[in-house]
Amino acid sequence: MANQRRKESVADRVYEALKEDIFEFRLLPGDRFSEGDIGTRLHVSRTPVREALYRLQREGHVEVLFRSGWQVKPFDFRQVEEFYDLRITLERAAVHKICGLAEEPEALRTLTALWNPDHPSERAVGSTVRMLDESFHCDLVAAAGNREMTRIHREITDRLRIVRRLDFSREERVDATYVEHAAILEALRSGMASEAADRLTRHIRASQKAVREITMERIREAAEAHRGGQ
Amino acid sequence: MANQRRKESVADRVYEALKEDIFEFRLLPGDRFSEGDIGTRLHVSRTPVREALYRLQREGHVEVLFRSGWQVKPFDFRQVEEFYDLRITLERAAVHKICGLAEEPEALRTLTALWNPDHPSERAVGSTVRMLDESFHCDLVAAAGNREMTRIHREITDRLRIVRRLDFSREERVDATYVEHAAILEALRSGMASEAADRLTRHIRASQKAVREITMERIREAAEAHRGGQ
DNA sequence: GCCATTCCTCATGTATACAAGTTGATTTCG
DNA sequence: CGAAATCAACTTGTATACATGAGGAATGGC
Repeated sequence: MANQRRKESVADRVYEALKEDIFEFRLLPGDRFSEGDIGTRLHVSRTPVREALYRLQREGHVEVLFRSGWQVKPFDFRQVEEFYDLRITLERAAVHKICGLAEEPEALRTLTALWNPDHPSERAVGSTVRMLDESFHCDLVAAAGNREMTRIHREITDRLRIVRRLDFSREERVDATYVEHAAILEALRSGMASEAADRLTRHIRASQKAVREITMERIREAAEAHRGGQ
Repeated sequence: MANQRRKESVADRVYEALKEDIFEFRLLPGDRFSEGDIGTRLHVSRTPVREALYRLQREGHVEVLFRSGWQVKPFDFRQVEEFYDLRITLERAAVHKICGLAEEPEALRTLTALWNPDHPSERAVGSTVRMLDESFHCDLVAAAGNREMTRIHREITDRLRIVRRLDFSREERVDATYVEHAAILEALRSGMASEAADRLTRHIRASQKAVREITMERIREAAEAHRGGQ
């Protein structure tokens, strides 16, 4: 077989590095850079850099200016709203699909154990909860069994990660996340599709509302704080 | 401004050519080829060919075998089913969104005029109706106003184009398409969201069912017929 | 002093050269 | 004759060289 696991290519390495630069605020929205810069910094030629950049472009993280360099895609608040709406659409569909399944997916039991609000041992700081929350929603969609839906949802999750990290900066959202996830799972496992879908919608809308109040200024502040914290 | 309309690049040309090769059955699912072949045939170097191929790869049309050439992605019937389910999810969401809008989108009136079953002057052969049907569904989603949802739906439409061309091979599906589109629009413009959504679902499911009955053998037949017809 | 023009630098787009791995036919040994 | 080892042709992955356009600094005209 040809397509077994080949070792990670240089282009993959560059892709991961650039993605992390963006997510860790080392590259801010609007920042401009050239292929040569990246290549020099990572000690690779332009070829794999270009490949990585085109991948990031298709995923919406960067854009190329004809013969004038690249830039991290500036924030588009309308687009963020649209991603949230799309998330709601997909996750509601997943909930209804799951309730229509012949038997309860294994994943639901796993999630229920994890998101028990009476079991606070796992309750951690914001950054951890953010990742767990991401997994919760992705696992939920995955449990519906449609791989393409799961893939699209994953893409959207990637795009929203930057703004969502600002959502879990307050403790009350962390607490609320546990309560809301538990309630969603309870309704879901009881077969109450509409109830679960509505709870899920409200849960996501709360996050959307928090993000909506974020301004560009707050993003820059967060980046500065993050940089200082290192 | 840098990003105004630049002339079509070589990579774009290669991308379009390859996409057409796939859609016109000049390249069949499972066919293998190399970057060098394409470059020689189109009189360009490997660089833009690679760029085009990576684009097609991300869109799911081809896949690369490590140091062993490329191949047109073989048909995955489960994936086709999943795309249809996703289409239904997105278009149902669009219908509900449209009914919740403050005022009726301009596009609805245009569509109603086009899909009047009593106005058969525009009723053309299968290939034309297929394109018109594609536009109908894309325009419907676009009318909901969520650009990201529209983009995703467009991607799915691209992926399903190959199998859908076999759906309109029979006259009865052409007739049904006019009747069903008209009915969907009527319900939609009356604000009956659930009614419109259900009609739309049944309409898409009919297409899905037709495609489900297609076997690989039928696809090869169609390709052969198409080649002979040229 | 100010504005238009020129030109030089640097950006991406494309072609080509080289490195490393896969494949399959050929050869060689039992 | 059969099976394992070998090797040659071909593939993608990466680096580099060249072509072309964008943008700003320097310059010259007024």
